[in-house]
Amino acid sequence: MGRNCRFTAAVHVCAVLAHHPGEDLTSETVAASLNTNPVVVRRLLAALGAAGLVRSKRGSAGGYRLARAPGAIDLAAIALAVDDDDGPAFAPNPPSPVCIVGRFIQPVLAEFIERAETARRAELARVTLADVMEKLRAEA
Amino acid sequence: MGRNCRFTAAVHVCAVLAHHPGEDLTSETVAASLNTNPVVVRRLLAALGAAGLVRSKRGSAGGYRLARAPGAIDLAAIALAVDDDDGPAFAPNPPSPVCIVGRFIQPVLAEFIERAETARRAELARVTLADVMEKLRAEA
DNA sequence: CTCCTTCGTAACAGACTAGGTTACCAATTC
DNA sequence: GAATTGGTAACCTAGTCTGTTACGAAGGAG
Repeated sequence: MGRNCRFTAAVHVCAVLAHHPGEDLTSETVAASLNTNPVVVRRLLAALGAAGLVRSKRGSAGGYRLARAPGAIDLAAIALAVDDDDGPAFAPNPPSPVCIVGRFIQPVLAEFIERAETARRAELARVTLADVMEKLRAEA
Repeated sequence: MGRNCRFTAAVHVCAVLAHHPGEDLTSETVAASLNTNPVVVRRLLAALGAAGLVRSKRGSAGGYRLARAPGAIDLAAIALAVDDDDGPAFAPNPPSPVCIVGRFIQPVLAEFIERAETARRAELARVTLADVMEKLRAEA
């Protein structure tokens, strides 16, 4: 499965919550829209909660709701909450330090990759959950 | 392993070839710098060759060399050659079409994600293999 | 106060991915 | 023709992720 898998699922979860403002939705309700298991949704919501994007309430009549207005939640925040960003990934084996290439390729590449990832995040930050909801309603 | 793994390895391979201009390097030589198996390197080089970035020669005294000057190879081309880009990845299970969110979230998100990936690729396209080699030599 | 609902999380099974390895054929040079 | 090297298939292994079950913690309903 691709790397955006958790991210797209997390946005889906947030969109479901945004579609029912002021209500507490159970993980089972959200899981029905995702067509998956409630525990999978709870795992996503735990990450979103740790990032301060959603609030949860336990017990009877409990559930999840957005912690902020949809216009104050951008896609970069969701991606940051869900995709544990460990920086650029290199091969499991460290390169041979004998050659100049092997010795310095990783930090050099890491800088260029980080620059590209920053550009990607900036583009995601331009889109809020409210924008997503607007596009969703335009499609329907 | 992260998604950039094949990409970083491919850039490493190209950098090794660029460090020995006019020579044909065997997969075993390149693999020594990567500290991995020759077959893994050959798989990477096969993808790079299909994209027209490297040329191979079989038989005795055969090997690989860059097909263009390092200044004419940018990181976006390497990423495109190696990372089979299947577009945004969604959850294995299709969302429930009962709700508006589940029915239209995927195409809406795909557009926003594609915009972000385009920004990332554009940043990678600004860096050529010659830039990488220059930075490498500056570090040494 | 007790029970029921729901979140929070650990633990485990299954599918899938990717790297590593071996093996063998094709092509090229000497 | 023999040796070398790329090209590629087949398989093994390790790691990751989803899905599932299970159980404890928290909070409301009666």
